[in-house]
Amino acid sequence: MTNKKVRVRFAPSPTGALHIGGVRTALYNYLFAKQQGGDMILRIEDTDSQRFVPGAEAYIVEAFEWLGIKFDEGVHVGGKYGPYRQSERRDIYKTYVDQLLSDGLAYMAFDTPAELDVQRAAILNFQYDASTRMQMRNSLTLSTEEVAALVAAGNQYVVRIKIEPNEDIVVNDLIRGKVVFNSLVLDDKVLYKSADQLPTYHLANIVDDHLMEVSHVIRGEEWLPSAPLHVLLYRFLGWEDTMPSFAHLPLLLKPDGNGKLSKRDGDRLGFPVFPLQWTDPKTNDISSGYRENGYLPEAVVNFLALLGWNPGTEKEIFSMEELIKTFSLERCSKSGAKFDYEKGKWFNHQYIQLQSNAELATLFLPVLAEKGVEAPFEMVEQVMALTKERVSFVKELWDQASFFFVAPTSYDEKMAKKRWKENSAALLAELATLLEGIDDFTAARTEGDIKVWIEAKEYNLGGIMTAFRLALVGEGKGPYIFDIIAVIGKEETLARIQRAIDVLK
RNA sequence: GGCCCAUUCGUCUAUCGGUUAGGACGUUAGAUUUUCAUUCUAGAAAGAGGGGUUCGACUCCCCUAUGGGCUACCA
Repeated sequence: MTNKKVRVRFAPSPTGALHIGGVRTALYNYLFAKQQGGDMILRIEDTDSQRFVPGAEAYIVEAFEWLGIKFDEGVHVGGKYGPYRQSERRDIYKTYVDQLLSDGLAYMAFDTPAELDVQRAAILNFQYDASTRMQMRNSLTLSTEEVAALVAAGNQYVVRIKIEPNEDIVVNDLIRGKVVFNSLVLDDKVLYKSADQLPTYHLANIVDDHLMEVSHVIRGEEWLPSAPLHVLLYRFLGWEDTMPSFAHLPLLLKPDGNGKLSKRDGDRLGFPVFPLQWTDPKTNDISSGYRENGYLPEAVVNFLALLGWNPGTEKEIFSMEELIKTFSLERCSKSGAKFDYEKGKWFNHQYIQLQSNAELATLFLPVLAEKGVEAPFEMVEQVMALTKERVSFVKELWDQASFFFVAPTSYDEKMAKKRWKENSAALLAELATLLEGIDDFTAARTEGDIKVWIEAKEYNLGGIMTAFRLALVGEGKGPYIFDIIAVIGKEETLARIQRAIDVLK
């Protein structure tokens, strides 16, 4: 290990919305980099022109902004190692493809996809490698003249890495330790396609990581099988001494059944798998997002951080700063984690409680506006103080708080049957008279006066309060009554009592 | 099929040879409350199986099973 600066990258392919598993990978990269005082790079891997989806890149940038994951370099912020979009680095890759070719470490192959299909159908477990390459149409089997003629005639070709069999290739993984692969099981992977003059992921990835001086490659476990190929590529290019360290993260699995969490699971199981809502530009299908579902970005970050990593203590609530301080690759788990949406809800509940009343009121204002309610900000703040501990999401606040803003127009039948007695109307009328005489309408004052009154008359506290609640709320729920009337005020309180008496008799 | 990775309560996990195997989510029961919710307390709940190594294995090794990933001119 050298003492070179820590530089990590998150390198998504712009093929659609950013998957929540990708978000976690990016988060771990970020936490690691920031802890080490290093840089975080956003590189767009758009080497597959077929799968490019417009808008995906902008979505990725917006998602990280929302989550509070900041990049030091990248497609959206620039930097000294650009361009950060692989489609803009064609010439760079070509240089190294040519180098591998002239060093005899790669070769040109002219087999068409159709011809390869024929081989795959004919030979069980066909693999383009040392055992089969001499039967194929490539620069190893064709003469120099034939190759030149084919190229001159406009035939498309690919460049394949030439892997020698029977060599053990060691991948040192920071999470898993030494993993050994025999080169026999590796195939001569395509590195470059003449058709679009772009490299495949493997070559582009190694060239970019090297040129961008990436020190640590932290990525999903699905890349572990191709890690030996990458090690070989570093070696073939002469860069093995500065090869980055690898860390392969466990995958996020479906909450039910089997397999890794996929884009489709979200709406099938009723929770988002994307940070932000995403509309597919081709089909117009909408996939829900954490942001639109009412999640606080801090909660999503905290939740994701603990899915595959733990601090070794019993602390569960972590700010981004605390995560940066505490995170370590050594404490990442090795096995996949089933995605537990219920726990995610709990995290959001915790973060709602951590918000100030003013912050929550600001978040709640749009919901109020949607319902056509206008209310003074201070009042909304007071309502937040009384209701926030009851909810996990901002939008649930409406269920808990609507009666503060809108008087009940009907009364819950069950509740009325149970709580509205023969004498309720008379008692509430008496209560109204009492309240009318109180000028200082604070909870402390009204509570004191009402309790004195009830005691003096030897009334039943519960009976009166539940009927009172029915009049105020319309059903049997909500915070302390005296807090409610302090917020809605004397006039409104009296109006609601009168209305209940009129309607329920 | 081949290669690789993994395996502790339903779920996320702690344990780095000696513990009553701990915590959290969820769940169950109680308590508190004028209601509902919150909150609080308590409970149920786990080392895949089989061999070793060792005075002693959840922990180390092997085998089996199971789960997962990869096996494209996708990343």
